[in-house]
Amino acid sequence: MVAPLLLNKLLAHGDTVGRIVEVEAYAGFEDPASHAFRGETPRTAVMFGPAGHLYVYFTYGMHWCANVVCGEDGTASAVLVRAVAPVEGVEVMRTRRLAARRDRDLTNGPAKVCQALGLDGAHDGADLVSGDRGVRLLDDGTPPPADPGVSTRIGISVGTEHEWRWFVADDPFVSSARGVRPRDPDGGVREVPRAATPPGGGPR
DNA sequence: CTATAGATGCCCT
DNA sequence: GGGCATCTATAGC
Repeated sequence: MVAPLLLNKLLAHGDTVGRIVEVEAYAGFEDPASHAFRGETPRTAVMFGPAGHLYVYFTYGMHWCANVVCGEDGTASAVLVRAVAPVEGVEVMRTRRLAARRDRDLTNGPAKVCQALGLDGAHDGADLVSGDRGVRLLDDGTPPPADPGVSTRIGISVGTEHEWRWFVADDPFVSSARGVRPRDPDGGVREVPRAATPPGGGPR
């Protein structure tokens, strides 16, 4: 699985940049939760193309979500970017996400990421390496976490047995993830989606 | 903090 | 027409 390797990479669009802190893998033909499970359609065409492009889809009548296509040509594997931590352009993100009352709400969900970074259907199929539409996937040298948090995926009704969600443990921008099963309750859960707030909070 | 309901439009059967 | 890879406001603890 290459999905957890995307953790701590940067997703950049224009003046806004976010560090990827939460992802989910979707495995095409083998995965009933994937949009590509039933084969190629106009909507899913990009996923069947080469890796390194962006698959952007529209859902729930109002939200855009973005994926990094990562399979070989024809395999339709994709990684959903579920959350990023703002790195640059926070002021711009605030103007795009007026509903966000706290900064953590700017980018702690897949549709929030697209709204904050200004991504929509116009970016479906964009090349993340050449940056042909202004969207790039960058590496600033920060390695992926050695021991990322793992859980089942969020918001799906099939394929729920796979623990194909990875996140940077303890990062405040990881989504709240209600109704998600952490890894192996009895076999040693390494991380839970949320770090418990220590008594007394942080510094003062 | 948790839980719930409603918004809203496209895709595919 | 059914079902969404979601988010927000609101209510209650």
